[in-house]
Amino acid sequence: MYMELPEAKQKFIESWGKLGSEWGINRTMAQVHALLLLSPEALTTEDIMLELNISRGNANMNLRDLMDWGLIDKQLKPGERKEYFFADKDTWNIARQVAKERKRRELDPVIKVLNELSTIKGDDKDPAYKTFKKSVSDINKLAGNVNKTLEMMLKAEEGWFWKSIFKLFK
Amino acid sequence: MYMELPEAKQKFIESWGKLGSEWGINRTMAQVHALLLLSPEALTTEDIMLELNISRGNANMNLRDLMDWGLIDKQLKPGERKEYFFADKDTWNIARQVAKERKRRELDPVIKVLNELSTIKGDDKDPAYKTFKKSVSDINKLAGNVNKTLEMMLKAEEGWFWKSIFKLFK
DNA sequence: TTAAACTTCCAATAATATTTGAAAGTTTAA
DNA sequence: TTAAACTTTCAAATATTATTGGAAGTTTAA
Repeated sequence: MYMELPEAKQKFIESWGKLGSEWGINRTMAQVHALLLLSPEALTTEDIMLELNISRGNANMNLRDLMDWGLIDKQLKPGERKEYFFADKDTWNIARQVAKERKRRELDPVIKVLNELSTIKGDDKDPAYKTFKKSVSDINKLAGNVNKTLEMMLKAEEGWFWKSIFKLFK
Repeated sequence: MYMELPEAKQKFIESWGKLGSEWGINRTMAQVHALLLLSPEALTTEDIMLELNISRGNANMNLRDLMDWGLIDKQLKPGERKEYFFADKDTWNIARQVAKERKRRELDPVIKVLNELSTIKGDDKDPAYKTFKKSVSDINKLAGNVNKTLEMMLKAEEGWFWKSIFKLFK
């Protein structure tokens, strides 16, 4: 299969956007990220609007979100007012940042609820209660383990064990 | 904080649904799953419609999807026509099934595209080409590693190394 | 200061995803 | 067979989420 660079770029941006949306991340946000990942130099809001055919408001909003996620940064060029945006291109950092944000926004609140639900009292002879308790406690345990692992991964390069595991991925 | 079982159930179902939707899984599907996780006996479509206040069509569709995902099964009681649904309550199986489905539906197609994009030829002096190539190849590498790990996890209990890692999570 | 050059906000609009409900389809006991 | 008891389908309605574009807000060079 033969493909030119612009077509290939297009395809990458499209795929990244699709993957993002399947994982609960705004499609356009993922596309802006993809565009910046492929760009050798930092781009202005204008550039991004043009390349992706989106409005100024939309571009701005998604750039802001990407900065909140820690996936891109802005650069100021001396003598210019415009802001130039560029992406961190280290895949391991990208994975870490995404894991960090999602943990904070999604896993942490769920763990809080699960802990609350673990305290419910009831009649141990009631099957509904027994099943409830068992399911909540099992899921709580799994969530707790996932959480611990993520924390270790985020605290990063500490400890020979996880360090050596994670190195395999980079 | 004091809570009765029915309220706690409600809260669990709500949280599970929210988590699902944040991860690109239909909210109602996650809620049906939650309901079945908490239920000691298998439930009929009717039960589920009533408990979650959803239509017959919706209940049916999500039950079918959950079966496709391998998260629930149906049971036929002798002498009855109705179908009774119940969830696999082993958290490790749940995690495995979800990982399996998402890998198949999302990761595999992305890897295919990335491999295609890796073959693009261009001028090594062109910065746009160099950045494209580097980003695609880095992401390809990460995706490949994630893929390998998932495959190992799905092939399951083989090999002392991963077996011992995974046991920590169960 | 001021005004040009930008960025951000936000209400209206558009696009997407989910849900409903009734009709069509299927299965089985008699 | 038939008809009652179910399940499945799908077009229309609803709900949710994303996008636009213009107005308001900021910043900075002069």
